[in-house]
Amino acid sequence: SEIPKAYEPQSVEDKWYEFWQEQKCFEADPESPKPAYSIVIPPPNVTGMLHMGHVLNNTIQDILARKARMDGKEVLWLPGTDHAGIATQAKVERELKKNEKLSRHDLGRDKFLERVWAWKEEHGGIIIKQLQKLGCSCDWSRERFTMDEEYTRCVQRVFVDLYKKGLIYRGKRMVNWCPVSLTALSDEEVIPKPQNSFLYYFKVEVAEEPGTFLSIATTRPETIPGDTAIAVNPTDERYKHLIGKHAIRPLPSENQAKIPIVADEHIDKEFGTGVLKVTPAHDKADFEIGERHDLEVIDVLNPDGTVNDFGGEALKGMDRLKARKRAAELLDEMGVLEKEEQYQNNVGFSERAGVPIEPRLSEQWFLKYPSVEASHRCVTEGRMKFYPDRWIKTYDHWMTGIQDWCISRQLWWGHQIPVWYHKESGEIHCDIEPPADEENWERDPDVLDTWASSWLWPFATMGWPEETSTLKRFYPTTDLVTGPDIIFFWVARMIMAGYEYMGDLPFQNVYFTGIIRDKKGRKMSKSLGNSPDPLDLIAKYGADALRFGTMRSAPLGLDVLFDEKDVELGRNFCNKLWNACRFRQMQGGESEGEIDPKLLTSDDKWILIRLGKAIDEIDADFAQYRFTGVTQTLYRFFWTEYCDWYVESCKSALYGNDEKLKANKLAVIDFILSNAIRLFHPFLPFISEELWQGMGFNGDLPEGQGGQTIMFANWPKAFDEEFAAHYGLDESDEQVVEAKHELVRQGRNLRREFNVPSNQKIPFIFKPNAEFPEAEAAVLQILLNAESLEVNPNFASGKGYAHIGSPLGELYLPLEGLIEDFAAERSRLEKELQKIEAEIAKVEKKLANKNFTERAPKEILDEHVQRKADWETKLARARAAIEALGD
RNA sequence: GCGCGGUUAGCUCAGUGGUAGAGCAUCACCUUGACACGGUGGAGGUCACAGGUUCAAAUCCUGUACCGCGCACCA
Repeated sequence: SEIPKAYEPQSVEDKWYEFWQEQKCFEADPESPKPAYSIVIPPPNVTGMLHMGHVLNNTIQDILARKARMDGKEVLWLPGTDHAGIATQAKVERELKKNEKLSRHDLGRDKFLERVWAWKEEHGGIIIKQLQKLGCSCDWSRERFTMDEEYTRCVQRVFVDLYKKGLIYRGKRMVNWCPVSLTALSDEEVIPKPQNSFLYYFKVEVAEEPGTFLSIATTRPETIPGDTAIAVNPTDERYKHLIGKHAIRPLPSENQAKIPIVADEHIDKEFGTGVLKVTPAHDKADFEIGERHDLEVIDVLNPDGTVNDFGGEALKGMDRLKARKRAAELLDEMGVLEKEEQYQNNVGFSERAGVPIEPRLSEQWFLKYPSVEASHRCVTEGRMKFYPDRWIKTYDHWMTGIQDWCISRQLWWGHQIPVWYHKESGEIHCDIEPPADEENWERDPDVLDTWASSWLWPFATMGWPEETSTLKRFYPTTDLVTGPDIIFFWVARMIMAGYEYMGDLPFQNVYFTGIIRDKKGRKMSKSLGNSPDPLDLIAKYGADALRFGTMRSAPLGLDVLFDEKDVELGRNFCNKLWNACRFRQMQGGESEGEIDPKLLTSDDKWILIRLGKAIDEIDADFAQYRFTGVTQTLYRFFWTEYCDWYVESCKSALYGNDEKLKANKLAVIDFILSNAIRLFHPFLPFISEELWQGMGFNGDLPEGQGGQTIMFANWPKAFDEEFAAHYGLDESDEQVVEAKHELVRQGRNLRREFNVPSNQKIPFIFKPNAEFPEAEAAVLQILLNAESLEVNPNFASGKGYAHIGSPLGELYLPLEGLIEDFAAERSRLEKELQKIEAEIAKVEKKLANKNFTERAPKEILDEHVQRKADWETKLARARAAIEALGD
């Protein structure tokens, strides 16, 4: 045979991907009469590399897209990349520093942006190529980038619109400041982490009462120079009398100002000493206290986190962490440091730079979210579906307490804010176009948060604001597949933008994937080195294997513990599929076409029924996005039911002389394979196409299904009554074959128990309960690997036979020459006897329960009665077997 | 403090009221005319714990423990 024994994905995958692209199989036609199905890709960072999270996410999308095509939908899977402001800028800055020892300021804004664009040109295509390797069937002719010219205009248009609606405003407020990236961040970009730090207790003297001291606990002594008040709870009896008086601030030592002691409800009497130092410039809560009491704001830090002049001579220029230690030392030297204790608190870290953020007062642009009500309700009221639905609660919670969004970033890479300030009057010009006398104006240097562009993704990629045919046809999109970690960053904001600008929700269903972890449950990260490179895995096992293995271990809504073993399983499965088809090819003969219902054996009927049930299960699981369920069904149906049972049962006919029967078997096999391969296609696009073409299924099939590529082949139909009637299928066929399987299993078990090697052919005798066709006997013989199978309805067992029973009849194994140790055999059978007796006792107990027999449904009752009868039959046989053993 | 998950075979996980399942790992036998990336058979679970509902609970209810996550607080 020229077909290789093992499937070699490397020689197959690229070939078909090119074929699909040449045939324009991925391109969506808005003019098509088919019903529409659409997904927009969560755009990966333009300079990113494919990781396991992408594999999971995009495999799911590809499965949905391919399934929809086979369901006869016109599919648009719209791809693209995100400019990823901070991440990309930081990457280029790092390279610049490493290679040329330059900062972005050395280059200047324009030159630096040129460098970023060059970087984007060089690296931007990598992740796209990687997605193609994975088999993603995106419409690449529509690929978008969040900083394309048209996209940029959309972003600006939205900014201007929201500004004019009064929803975007500029203000000096407390923001999260990243002292490394030197930009403001949104609340969502701040990750709280528990930190081991110190709680410093120091005392301040009350100005009006020399000798009276207040003890204060703080984790940040370096901000003492920025303290402009001391606050206590108004109901705190310990300090009530001091309210309205003043305290002497110890730092900076050259400026020990008198600061007021104020009363504020915010202070927790139980915490520390119940006295709070108020630093309005460096803490959000303190800032609010400051507003309530009209306090001065003294910022003691530079943007990069070092102490400025206000911090005093002793601390000036130091980094905030160094200054913290030094400030404590200064307090100690002054004799006012009472104690320091170990303390664990949560500190907000910059998601990107990984350093503690600094709450900082600064002038920023803010957005009051639009269309909040509609966006909130469409999810809680179920118009938009979440899978799994528990994320509704998280969404609901966030939408309820929603805060204005700080959208300006002090970066260069991004959408520069379309606002100009008049150099003389300070007047504001907010428009897509710069003002006519541009030289008299200065443009706002800030850019927008990346998410303030990607929240427009579902419609800005489809040509909005023009009413394009694409937009009309494919918006709202059908499904969104993403991680729950960006439910606020992206999903919620897209919903709001969708309602505000399209008047409708942007997608109908949201599927939230789990997070991919390593097999020890740790998050995958570069620093841990536990993140396998998907491209390596594809090279080693094939993309189909990676897809199948990943999907098989990715349950809906739970994290995925990734193990390379899963990919190995995927590869093994592809190989099984390959060899099953190879076996068919080796039988020769073109597809024999029509199945003749009259020639169907019980096994044929059984596998047809099992196929129908598998399709039913798969359809039901797809409807609920239960992909693991689908993979399990596919695995079970194909490997266990088709390969292990059906194909084996066929061998007697295929190696026999009845040409008609043989041809009919091949017709059944072809039918099953053509259906199975189609069922596999969404998961295993490459091998399924290879086999579809290789087996000749792309021509006209008897059931009238086919096509140039499997991509547009009809999705298999679950069997209906008409089908069952045509082939004469009914439940009893299934039961008979399952009884046969049970008989075979027990027969094989007998072999094993008498230590008959697997390859040794031995004779069996079968005593059927009813008429037993010769063809059935041949199947039984081959499944048992028997030398011969004597069918004898009148067989009278004497001594020297082991036997087992089944509803079909009894199977005897002559023991002559097989048994070495009769005593051991007897004791084995006696043990078996005890087991059976225990089972009978169990069933009897149940049947003796009056409540049970009166109240259980009839079917359940019958089942138990039947079970008892079965066990009793077994008992009788086991006893007879012991008899038969003789002495 | 509030909320959401999870706890089933050595491991990873299916299983939403009716005889506990799969894959991997393991043990035994087998390179038998698709496949050793394979075949056959076996061993291995008081379904975290305690109550409750029910004729019947891994499954429904209440509570507890442990693990993970999110939000709030965080001087």
